Amino acid sequence: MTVLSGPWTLYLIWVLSQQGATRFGVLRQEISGISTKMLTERLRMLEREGIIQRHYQATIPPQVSYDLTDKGAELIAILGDLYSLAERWYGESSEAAHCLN
Amino acid sequence: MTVLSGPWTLYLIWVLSQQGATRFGVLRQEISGISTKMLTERLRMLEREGIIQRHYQATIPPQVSYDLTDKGAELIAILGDLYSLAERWYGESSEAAHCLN
DNA sequence: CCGTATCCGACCGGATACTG
DNA sequence: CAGTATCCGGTCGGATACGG
Repeated sequence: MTVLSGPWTLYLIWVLSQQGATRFGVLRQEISGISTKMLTERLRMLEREGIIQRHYQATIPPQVSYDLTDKGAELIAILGDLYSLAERWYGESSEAAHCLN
Repeated sequence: MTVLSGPWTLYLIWVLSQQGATRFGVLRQEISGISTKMLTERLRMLEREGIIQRHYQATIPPQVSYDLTDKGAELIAILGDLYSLAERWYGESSEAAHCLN
């Protein structure tokens, strides 16, 4: 729970679960409002926790993408349950896209 | 998710789920390290969200207790899943008692 | 393109004191 | 007993600039 509680963490996982492997720059755009500092911080943390994987391509310019590990995928089921509950509680209008803090 | 992300929130819910209705002072002792300010803040927030209920007895001295609503009880199943996952990931040694931030 | 390094202001949360 | 009010220091996170 400590892991998941950080800002943007759950939304970041959610985005990756929807799109699969995604590049750094795309994530920064997709998660509108996040700073590069925060994004890298969350990505490193989730990588340490074994929830996401980093893929590095030493091309020019370099390409880096991130996706969920198997461990990360296990979370999706639970997060899905939570989102379902949220929909029942707050109505269909509630979007999954929330910054957590 | 925003609701659950605040500090102590999940642990507070967890404690209430284990013990049922619990008085303010007991919670303060049980959740060792929490300040009265933080405790009341979380309690008020969870009450607003309809996750817990406040019971006030105008005795002298007054007695106030808190317990989960039906809505709150719905969360327990999901939290239980999450704790199970955490146990598989981090081993039996991991305790449920974590402060979230 | 994908970051790291540094600075800095805002806010959060603890400690303390006080009330019905 | 169960809080509220106030102050204040530490930390978190954004902005900015820079590097491989």
